[in-house]
Amino acid sequence: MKEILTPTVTEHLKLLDRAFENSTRLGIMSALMVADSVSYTELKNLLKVSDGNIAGHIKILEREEYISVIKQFIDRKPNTSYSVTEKGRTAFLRHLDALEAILKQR
Amino acid sequence: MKEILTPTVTEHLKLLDRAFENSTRLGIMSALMVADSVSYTELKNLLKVSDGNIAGHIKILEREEYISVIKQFIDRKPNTSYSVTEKGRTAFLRHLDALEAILKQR
DNA sequence: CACGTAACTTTGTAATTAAAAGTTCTATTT
DNA sequence: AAATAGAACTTTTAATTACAAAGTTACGTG
Repeated sequence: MKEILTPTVTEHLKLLDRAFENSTRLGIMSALMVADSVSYTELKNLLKVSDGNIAGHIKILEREEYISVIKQFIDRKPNTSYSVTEKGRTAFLRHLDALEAILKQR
Repeated sequence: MKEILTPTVTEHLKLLDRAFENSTRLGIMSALMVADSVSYTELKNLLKVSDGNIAGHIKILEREEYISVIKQFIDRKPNTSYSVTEKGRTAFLRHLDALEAILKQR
């Protein structure tokens, strides 16, 4: 059965996913939502963060199974690229829905 | 002069305000944006967090001058209420604008 | 004056965030 | 062959943040 009551802001707040509350991770997800895959280096340059930093955020998203990795050699150089998983896409959309509901009251 | 170029997602990410990246603080601001003032106890119950926790988040928003305090007695009992300041309202709207721009690409 | 309630503060601890430096692997250059 | 370089990490170190639990202060009530 469908929902009848509009959940309150409070309820939407509980639907927020902490994995997406960090702006770097938000950036990673945003990039992966609009591109089939994005490389490690592209992400790092795009978001202007250190190696240690982006690697940490990537690891968190990987641990949640929100993104997947593809390791290959391109032009004889190592290339690590990331894609959003179905689980990640769903979770991210849910997060954005909650955010949207919260900010709609503006 | 008006902006011509739509800022990219990356640029919007930089416009996010860390003060609003925590969901409890997001909840406090959301509540204060739609009500003239909300009491300490209301906020605590609404967001279901401990005294120490909400007091800490309130302090952060106060330090940023995003919210202001009104202390009074109501029915002979102490009552502390909070309101959003102009600075807070502006900052919050800017944050939401940035968020909206980021999630528009969905 | 003991007790309750609002509103904090303090304490202690764990988690998060991030920069910097070090590591590994492979490829290229000398 | 040795040195150099780039990609992609990991480790180290440090600072900040988050949060629960317990303690504190001020005022009011019975």
